[in-house]
Amino acid sequence: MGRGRVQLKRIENKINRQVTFSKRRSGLQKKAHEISVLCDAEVALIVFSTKGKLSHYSSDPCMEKILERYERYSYAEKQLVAPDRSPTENWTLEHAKLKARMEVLQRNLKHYKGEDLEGLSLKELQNVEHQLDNALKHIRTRKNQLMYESISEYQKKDKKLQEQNNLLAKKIKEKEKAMLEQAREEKDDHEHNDILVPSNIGGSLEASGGGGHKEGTMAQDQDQAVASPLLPSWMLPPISD
Amino acid sequence: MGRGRVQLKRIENKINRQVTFSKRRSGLQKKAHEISVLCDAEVALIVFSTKGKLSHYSSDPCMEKILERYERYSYAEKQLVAPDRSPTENWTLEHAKLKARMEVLQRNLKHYKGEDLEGLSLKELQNVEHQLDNALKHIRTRKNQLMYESISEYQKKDKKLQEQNNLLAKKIKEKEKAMLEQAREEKDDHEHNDILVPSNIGGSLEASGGGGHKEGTMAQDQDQAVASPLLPSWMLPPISD
DNA sequence: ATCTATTCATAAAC
DNA sequence: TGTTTATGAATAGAT
Repeated sequence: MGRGRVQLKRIENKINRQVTFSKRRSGLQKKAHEISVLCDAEVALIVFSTKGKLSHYSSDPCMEKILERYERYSYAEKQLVAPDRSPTENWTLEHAKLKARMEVLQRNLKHYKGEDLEGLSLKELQNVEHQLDNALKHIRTRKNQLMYESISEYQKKDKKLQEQNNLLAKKIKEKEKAMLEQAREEKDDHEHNDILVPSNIGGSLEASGGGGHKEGTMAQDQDQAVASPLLPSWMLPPISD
Repeated sequence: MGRGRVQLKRIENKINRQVTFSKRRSGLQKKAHEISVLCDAEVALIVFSTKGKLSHYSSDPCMEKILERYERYSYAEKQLVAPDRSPTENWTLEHAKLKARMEVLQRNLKHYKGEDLEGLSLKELQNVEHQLDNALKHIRTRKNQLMYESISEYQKKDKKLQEQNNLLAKKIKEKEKAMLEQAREEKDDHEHNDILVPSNIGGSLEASGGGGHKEGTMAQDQDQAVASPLLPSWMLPPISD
């Protein structure tokens, strides 16, 4: 399907192989699902990619159920002649299954131990490696503790700045209060002074000049102050060059 | 495919269902085989017909091998799920599986710690080593990314708080100035009453307004200019993988 | 099982 | 990974 006939042969181009795998895998799962619904069948599909990534489909909510059913069948097929019809037969069967299972698991265990690896394919080795990766994640957590500490420093800094803000806000309120009081006093003082002088005429000159300069300076100072503790020391670039 | 669209619904006609099952089953197996060859994947397909007849396909000569691999994976994914599933019958089996897998996990853990590597061949050790390195690199990168994001957020927050501080400080200054002016005005007014209107009243207003505005704009520009390169380029996380 | 008319899946290209 | 398109495949229904 698609443009041109397809050779039944491993796709050498890695990208193409990956893309094809992805598409076909979903197609396969779709068809597996379809047959399970249309024909009322029980289907289990397990696919490992080249890289060892697992994907699976199961017509049943529990894949294990189907696998166990399969185990029973395949075991029954192999033991076609098992005419021992005793009360213990069930138990014996179960026991045999158990034993076989244990053997398989033990073999796997050996593989994980690094023994008997001669029979393992590259893919299986990769599988083991993959599990190791998982375990590694936890250890890395410790390594990153330093970074967390840094973050916590930032949190502290935030708190401080927050408090500073609060303080400044408080000061403003006080100033306002003071101003109001002063104004009222002055007013009281000159109650009979019939004119109200707009409060900003005289002051505007000084305010614009001096204020402007001061603001500029402050902004600069603060910027500098901020720049230095931006990063914890361990994050600073090497001096070099 | 075929004449007419197919509803994804159980085929009620028994004959048709059987025929379709047969056709689709072979199609499914064909596709399973194709993906295993084309994409170098490992595939296991198990199908039970309505009547319970088993058919299976496996890309590997040994289906059990794939199933075991699957068990390992699904176990690793589920990480110690509740063990008691079926009654006494399967209990022993489950117990054994659980035990074996526990051992597997412990073994993996040891490998991850660098212990129990004696049984591995040089090739296998190199393999494991390579995977460890790779995993570490990738994960560190990812985690670093998160941390960088967090840090950069804190920096932004810092910036905002700083700006707020600046603003508040500015306001305080203005209040002070205004208070001074008001005080002086009132005093002047009082002293010489209607005399001496400074010649620049009209202009000073405009000047103060314009100047004030300009300063505000500048401060903003500066803040923005600073804010954008929150992180120096060398700190940016790698574009990942 | 075989034969078509159709619908589907999908390789290639973006 | 998602979308589009051109084409080969799969297959439903009939024989």
